[in-house]
Amino acid sequence: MELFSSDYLYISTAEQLSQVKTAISQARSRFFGIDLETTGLDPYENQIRLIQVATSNNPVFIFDLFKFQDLSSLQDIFDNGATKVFHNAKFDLKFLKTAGFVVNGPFFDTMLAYKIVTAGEYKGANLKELCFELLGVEIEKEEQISDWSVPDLTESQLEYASKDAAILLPLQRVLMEEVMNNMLYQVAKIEFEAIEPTVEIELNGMLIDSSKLETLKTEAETELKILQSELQSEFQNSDLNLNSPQQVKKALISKGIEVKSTSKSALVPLVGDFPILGKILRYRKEFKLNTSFLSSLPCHVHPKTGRVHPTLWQMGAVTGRYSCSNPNLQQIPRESKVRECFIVPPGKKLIIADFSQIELRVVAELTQDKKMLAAFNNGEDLHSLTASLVCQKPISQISKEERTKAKAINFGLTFGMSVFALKNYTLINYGLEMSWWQAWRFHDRFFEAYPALKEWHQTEKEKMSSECFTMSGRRRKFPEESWFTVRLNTPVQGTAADIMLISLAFLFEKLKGTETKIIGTIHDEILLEAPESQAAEAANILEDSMKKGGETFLKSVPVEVDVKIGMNWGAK
DNA sequence: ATTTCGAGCGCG
DNA sequence: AAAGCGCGCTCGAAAT
Repeated sequence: MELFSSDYLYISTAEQLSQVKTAISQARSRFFGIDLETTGLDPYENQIRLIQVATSNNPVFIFDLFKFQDLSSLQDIFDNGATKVFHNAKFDLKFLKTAGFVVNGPFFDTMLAYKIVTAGEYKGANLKELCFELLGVEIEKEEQISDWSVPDLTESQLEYASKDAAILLPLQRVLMEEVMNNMLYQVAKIEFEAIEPTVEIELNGMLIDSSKLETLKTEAETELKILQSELQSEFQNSDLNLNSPQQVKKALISKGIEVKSTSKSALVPLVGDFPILGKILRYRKEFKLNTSFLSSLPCHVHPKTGRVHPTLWQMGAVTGRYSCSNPNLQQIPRESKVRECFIVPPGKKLIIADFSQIELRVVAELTQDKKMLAAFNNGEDLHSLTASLVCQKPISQISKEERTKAKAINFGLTFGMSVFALKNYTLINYGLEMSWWQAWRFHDRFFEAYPALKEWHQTEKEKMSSECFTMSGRRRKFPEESWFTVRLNTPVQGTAADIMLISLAFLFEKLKGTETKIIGTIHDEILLEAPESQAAEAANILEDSMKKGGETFLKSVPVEVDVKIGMNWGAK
């Protein structure tokens, strides 16, 4: 196995720096491989020790930031038109931005590129594995966790640092070739241009109202204690652990309530006969609320910024969506009492915008179903329309409940949900019972009402291929040719993800130079924090960016965005 | 004692 | 009888 090596030049004096600046400005390299070594993982707590820059036909330049008083003298490194190649650019850009550097794109991220090329194949994307798989080269990572704050770095540390930057150039070449050969250029561009907004969102974070959270937590705990003791006495078992599905199942059976599982979908249909099940469900809801959200959110408040800084993972989901963690803002309960805990500082406003029914619009665009297109173009409410079509009565006579059931149908049946699943889905998500005959009838009438959807399902069912694409050309591979529902869902969810990323890039550009910050994105929603005086203008920019993002792919249906300005995330 | 796994459930 | 897609977090139980 070939061991990768590289020459490097260690720069620690002003004199060396000025010489190297000339070399960099004359580098003519279209690509700069850039890597950092830092004293830790937190840009608000830790420092950059080294900046390594690899160009073609030069040794790797290693800048030791601990040896320079004034870091601004290093800014020139980034002031050029070269494509900046990083592995996980988000990490490095967060540090560079916090340290005051302005890094101009375009960017190429080898980690994201690898994920684009391999989406659906469930492969790790760390640098060592990429080098091995794509270049047949072994790199050592032992020094990665070494102490980067020592006064004088070892030869081995510098050697390691230089290799990590140097390897980015051949890696970029191979990955770019893969991207081009598979027509993944557009999606790569979308992902790379979303890096900066992602960096900004993570650095900005959100402000939370800790005292309000504390109040809610106390309330929840009181409620929880009451429910627990009531349940334990009803089961005549003071040791019963209500969080153990195993124990709960046993306890229920001993009371003559035969259940296969203790999941919500198994319990809800029986609540009418056994009120105790309702109590169990209420206990679980309160417990989840308390442990997953009320108790854990304050733990994520950063000591330096006083805000929570969730981690966003581009392509965290195989469809192209972000995933989010620490904390996962994508799963904060919708109840306004919880969302009201996400606030803005005095003098600021929170702007909330979400795409209206974006996935259904993508479905309409994909299938070109005449009725769907007409409904969207006439500004009709699609859920009411579906209700009217499946219930066979005029929209004006549709009840609230019928509309809600139609909503479930619109989401479920477009993605290949079975009749059984539809019935269950409606129950779990909307608390509405649907009889078998009703579910069947809705299913049949739905596809009669939207013939192009029926055709779409037919085509996808017969298709024999183990990959599918979004409108940006984003590819997802899957192991079975017969993954019908994945084939339906991925282009829809994935195209909506494409649209979100494009919108964020537009938005990021338009907000440059303003005091408005992007502070969150949740699938089809974007959150901004703006000075009060600029809120209205920022809301316009946000709406425009999202519409423009949507219009990249939606040509036959209008893109609609709901925008609200308020003081917290619970604002209606 | 520590890691892994599945159940359950929050969100879009 | 039949169980839409995409995630992350928390717990208890099983596995190591």
